[in-house]
Amino acid sequence: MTALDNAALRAVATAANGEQDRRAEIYRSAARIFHRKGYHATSINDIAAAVGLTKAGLYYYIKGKQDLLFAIMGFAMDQLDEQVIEPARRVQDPQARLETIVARHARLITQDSSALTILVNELEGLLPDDRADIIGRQRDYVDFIADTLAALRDEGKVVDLDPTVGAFSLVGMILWISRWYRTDGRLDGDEVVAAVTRMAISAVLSRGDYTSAGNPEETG
Amino acid sequence: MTALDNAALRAVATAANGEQDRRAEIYRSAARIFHRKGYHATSINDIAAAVGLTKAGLYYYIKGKQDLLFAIMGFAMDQLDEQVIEPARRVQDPQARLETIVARHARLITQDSSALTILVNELEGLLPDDRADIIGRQRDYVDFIADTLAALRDEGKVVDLDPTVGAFSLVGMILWISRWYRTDGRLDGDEVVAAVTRMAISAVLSRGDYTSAGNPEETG
DNA sequence: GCCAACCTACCGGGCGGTCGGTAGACTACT
DNA sequence: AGTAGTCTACCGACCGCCCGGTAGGTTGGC
Repeated sequence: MTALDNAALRAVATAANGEQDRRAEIYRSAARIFHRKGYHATSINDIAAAVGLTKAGLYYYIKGKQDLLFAIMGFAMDQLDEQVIEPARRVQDPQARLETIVARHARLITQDSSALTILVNELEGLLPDDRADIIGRQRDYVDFIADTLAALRDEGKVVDLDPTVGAFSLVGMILWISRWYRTDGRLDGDEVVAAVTRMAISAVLSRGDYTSAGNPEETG
Repeated sequence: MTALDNAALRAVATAANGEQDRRAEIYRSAARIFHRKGYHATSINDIAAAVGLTKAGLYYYIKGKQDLLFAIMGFAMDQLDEQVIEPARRVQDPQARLETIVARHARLITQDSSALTILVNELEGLLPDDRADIIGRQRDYVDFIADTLAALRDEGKVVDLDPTVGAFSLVGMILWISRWYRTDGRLDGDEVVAAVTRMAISAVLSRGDYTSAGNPEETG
């Protein structure tokens, strides 16, 4: 549960350690509550109460509700960059790179999905400039996956798959984990990560013997 | 854009046709605005203005904001039942049934994603009883897909895939379409539906020659 | 004259955010 | 040692605004 410590460390490189801890706790709590209730349904009072402050006291640490949201999403994006994209960039083989992307992204979500889920669900709560910033970084991520799929296609391992559609579909599969995965569920985090990774790879690799089993095009 | 006509038809089986049309327009507008801005960020005034009424005038047609949301989600669930689940139930072969489910659900989303997207994104805006109702129906849908995957496994077409994880992953892939598909984009709706359906089937069918290309388990 | 289909005006309340304070730890100077 | 000053870390009270919702009309077609 120390997921947001780095965010605060990055946000404030000035003051003493006590303030660091307090601010980190605020970001962490806010992420958890935004995740559970949604950004607009969460009041500043909710967050203040969760960290044992009054609303006015909370404002000593934060600039406003929207800044809080932007900081959380920026942290999530940083996490994605550092834990998923950068490690994957160092993997040359396209299939292994794709496995790295999916497995690492999925693992982040099973570990702590709050910030990463807010990142995709609360975009419209941001100011236009902030939103453009986050959307740009998200697009870079999807492009990175699409490029990897294109490389797989150039290797002949993939036929008839649009890289962009493929990238979006894999991302959808991964992000959805945060909606159904429960820490206390039947499968543990590693099992879920392995299962989803296997599905993702299987989804993009070509099967020579694939044929449709029926015609789903008939309309009702 | 007549997606919500049936909702109003079902909701009010009483009055004249003029009222029907007006109410249908309200539900349709509300769905579109909830979809674009989110439920909590949408005010009753926004909806009233969109249909050319004042707030008080709107209340002649609706009972309240939460009822509006529940009606929209109920309509989306009805759509899913009628356009996806019922047709798929009549398909015996498991692979063909899965193709039917994915293709039909994906097509609904490419045609009009408003209500179906609200259905999954705004659950916490509902009253507890309403939420339990919707969640139950959603669970039935996932179970239906999981049962189909289990049948595929019994046929030997699928190995090593947990039906529940598989069902959730496919649903995630499908629902995510509403986030990236644009009517005026590079691919048209049918192409997107075909591409996603092919990926979905490929994701769950076993490949005898599948091996991991690398080890994504190394941690950073 | 009646009723469906609206409107204007208003209500209580909660929201994000701010203001003016202040307890207490710590420092500086005598 | 005493005390005046300073700064961090808060709090109670308040602001203006907008929200969902309502009361009590008004109007136009039958």
